Amino acid sequence: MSLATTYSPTDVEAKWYQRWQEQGFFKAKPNPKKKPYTVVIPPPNVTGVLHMGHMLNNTIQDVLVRRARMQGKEACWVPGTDHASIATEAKVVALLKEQGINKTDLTREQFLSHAFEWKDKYGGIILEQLKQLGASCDWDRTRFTMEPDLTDAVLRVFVDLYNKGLIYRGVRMVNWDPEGRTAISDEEVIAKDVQAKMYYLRYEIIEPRTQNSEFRSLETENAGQASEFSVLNSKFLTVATSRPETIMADVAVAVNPNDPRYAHLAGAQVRIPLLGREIPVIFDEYVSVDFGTGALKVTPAHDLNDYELGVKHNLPVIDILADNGMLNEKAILYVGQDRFAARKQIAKDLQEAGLLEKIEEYASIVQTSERTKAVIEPKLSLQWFMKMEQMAKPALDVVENDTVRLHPPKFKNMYRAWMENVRDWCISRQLWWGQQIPAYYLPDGTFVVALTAEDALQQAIAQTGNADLQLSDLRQDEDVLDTWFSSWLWPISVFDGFKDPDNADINYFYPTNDLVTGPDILFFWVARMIMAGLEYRQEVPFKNVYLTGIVRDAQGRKMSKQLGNSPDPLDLIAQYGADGVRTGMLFSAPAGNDLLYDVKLVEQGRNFSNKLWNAFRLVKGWEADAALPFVNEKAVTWFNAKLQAAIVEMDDHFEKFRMSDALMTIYKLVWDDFCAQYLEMVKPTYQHPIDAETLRHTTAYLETLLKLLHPFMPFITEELWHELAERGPRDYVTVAPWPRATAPANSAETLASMDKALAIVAGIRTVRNQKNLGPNKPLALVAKTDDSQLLTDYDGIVRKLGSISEVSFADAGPAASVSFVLGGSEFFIPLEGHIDLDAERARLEKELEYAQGFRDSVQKKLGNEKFAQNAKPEVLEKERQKLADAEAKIAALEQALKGL
RNA sequence: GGGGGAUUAGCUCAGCUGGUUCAGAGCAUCUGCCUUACAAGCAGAGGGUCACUGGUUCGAACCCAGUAUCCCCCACCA
Repeated sequence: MSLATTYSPTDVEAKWYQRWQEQGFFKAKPNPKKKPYTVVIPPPNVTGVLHMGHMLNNTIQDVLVRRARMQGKEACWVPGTDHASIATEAKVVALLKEQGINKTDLTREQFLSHAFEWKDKYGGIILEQLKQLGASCDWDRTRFTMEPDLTDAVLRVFVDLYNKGLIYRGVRMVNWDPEGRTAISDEEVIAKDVQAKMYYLRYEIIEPRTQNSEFRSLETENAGQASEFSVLNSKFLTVATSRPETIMADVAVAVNPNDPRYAHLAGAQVRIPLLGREIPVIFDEYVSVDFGTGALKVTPAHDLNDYELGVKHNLPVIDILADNGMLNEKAILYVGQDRFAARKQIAKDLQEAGLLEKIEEYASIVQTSERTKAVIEPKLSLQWFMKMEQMAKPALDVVENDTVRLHPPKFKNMYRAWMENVRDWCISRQLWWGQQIPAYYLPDGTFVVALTAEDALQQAIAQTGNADLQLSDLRQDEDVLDTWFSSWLWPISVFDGFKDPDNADINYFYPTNDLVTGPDILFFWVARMIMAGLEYRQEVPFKNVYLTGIVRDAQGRKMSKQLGNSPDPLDLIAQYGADGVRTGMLFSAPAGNDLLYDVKLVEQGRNFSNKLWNAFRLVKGWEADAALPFVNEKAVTWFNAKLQAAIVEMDDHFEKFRMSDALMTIYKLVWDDFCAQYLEMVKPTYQHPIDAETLRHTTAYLETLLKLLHPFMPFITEELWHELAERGPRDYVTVAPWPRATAPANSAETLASMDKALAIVAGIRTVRNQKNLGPNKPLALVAKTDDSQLLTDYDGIVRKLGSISEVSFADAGPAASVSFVLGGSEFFIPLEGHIDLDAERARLEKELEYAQGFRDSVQKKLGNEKFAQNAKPEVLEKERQKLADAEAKIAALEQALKGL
């Protein structure tokens, strides 16, 4: 035989992927005779490269899609990429900077042409990488969230929601990313724990109502300076803040009206330290008496609560921060300095001016940008928002009532909490890479919203009554829309469901079936897709959401470039084969659980490929001889029973989205039952032919196993499918029918009997191990049993697997023999010269003792009257059976001991 | 601060409605084997107070309460 002893995947994988494409197996089109099965890919960033998270996610999708295809469904997996506005724009800006070009020096058009250049160069690399993984996407359907058709969808939806009153423009406190210089949504903000400092600043009191007040601020920690402070404290109001650089934007100091320490300050003014501006002391219940000093500086431009306080008390807003996080001219002091530099400097200056009472360490949180990692500044700004409440309600209902099922279901809680507290979505971004907002401003300052500039002009004319308005009089909004404002339409827009809502594709493929994604974008994306689906199709976008975990390293750390603990997926594929990597990832990845990646997993996957390869090699090498009788009926019947049970089990696992368990089922069936047991049972002696009937069954079994494995290991199964037999031009395992479980007659008996026979074999092998006899030394077996039929039926198997040369029955074992007990039967292996009687006796006594203890406990249980009264009849019956078995075993063991 | 989840073998995890699937799986470990498909392998073995403390029950890994530890999500006390 010329086949190599190890499987080498590289050439095989390239070959089959190409042939699948040539055959068009992944192409899907509406077919009324078949049920659709649709998955839309979570579109990766267009300029991204494949990482381990993608590998896991896309492997799962491919397993689902390939199985559905084999089940005869019209399987449609739509691939594509996301323009990822803020991330991509940041990349392009950085790249241009390297070339000495500043974004600010470019026009919008110039910048976009650079961006598209970048996109054309790197865009879609990730899709090519997915092919190496084996992803069976319909590549003809590849979409890009910023391509014309999808942009059209975005604009239509924007206009529609605006007309429905669900989109509005307004001044609100938003999350400002000074790095990306754009507003971002609440969901894009990550809270981070930090060790910050609390600065206690002295605001000079200008008009205290009573002169000789006895109020004191908080005790100072520094006793040595206490006397000095007590004087000062009578003239100053101490305010605690973590952001001293914002004092230039202060418009008041607030205290609680019920705080006796500050009651006398009614009507007072205080002076902002260093700056000197006078601001009022205001009273509001909002202020906590027991936090800080009980006095709060009010800075409406740079804090949401302060903003609300400001509105309530009719205070002005002074915004001292520029878009890039530097202090602007309104700050008067520290203009042009970054806010963090200014903070250091002002602390120093305050200290020198004697206006800084103390600095305390303070555990706090800062809000950071998910994309740029920059510290977020709350900023009052004019943005576009989408009202969420109205859409959230039905989107919550469909998850609550399981129209959309989350796997695992624990995510339902998370989903509910978010949907019940959803806030309006800030959808405008001060970027260029994205869909420009279709709002057009008129010379009079009003605006219209329309799909095209021409429509806008018509509207503007109608609105103003000014027929002389020209296109050039309109100015389109500079901002673009949040990336998620295109992604949320993905399951509809990829089938052109907005432009052409009644087309054949959308009618057939929508709603999709399963969505596979990470829980980190449950709100960003999944929830919003559900909203869009219900709003625009009156139907959920998918029925199941499979939430993967995060891929971590073996120590449980997140994979990151800094740590260098993330393997290159393509290297892994080259080294272990795509099949090995796919199975490796799935071995240990229950839904919702993080995957602790270890190279051992992909090794195990590769080893499994190799095991399968060698099983094939063995079968392929057999020569059939039609003249030989069929001697393997027991083995054949047994394996069929195993196989059918495994199919049922796999289907059940798939039904419940337990992918790892489904894989483990077929893994054990192949490795343990097929290779370790079945093939060993039927294997002919070396260079001897096999009977035709056995070969026929074995080949058929192997084919079925290849089908069951194919979703997990598409490449090797296709290779072996074609190696195993001559195939017709369209006969590929990729499109072979998924095996349907049948229920073989007497399956339970078949399995139970073989278990008993294999237990005898295991007993023999244990003796071989204990006595250090090789695996092939022929031994005799003597049985003392009431069930001689079993041994007669399975005679061939016991002889073959146990290397037993003769089997006989007797009432007592030969003197010099080793024995073992199974159930009520005793088995002896005569072994002259290998017997240590004392050791044998000790071993049997130990076993006897255990059996007696077991019997006693069962007896006790059965003797308990309450148990007898309350337990279900079948439970009682089982207990009685346990007792009988134990007693039989005890009797056999006692016999064995006597015989020694 | 609010909410959710977890804790079972060295590791990663199953264990559905309380009782033979009840203490499991894979990997790892140990022992012996290069036995003509496979050493990327074969045969066998060991390993757990089911986090802790109580309770309910004839019976608890499973139900209840409390404790501890860990993880996740949400959150505007300066």
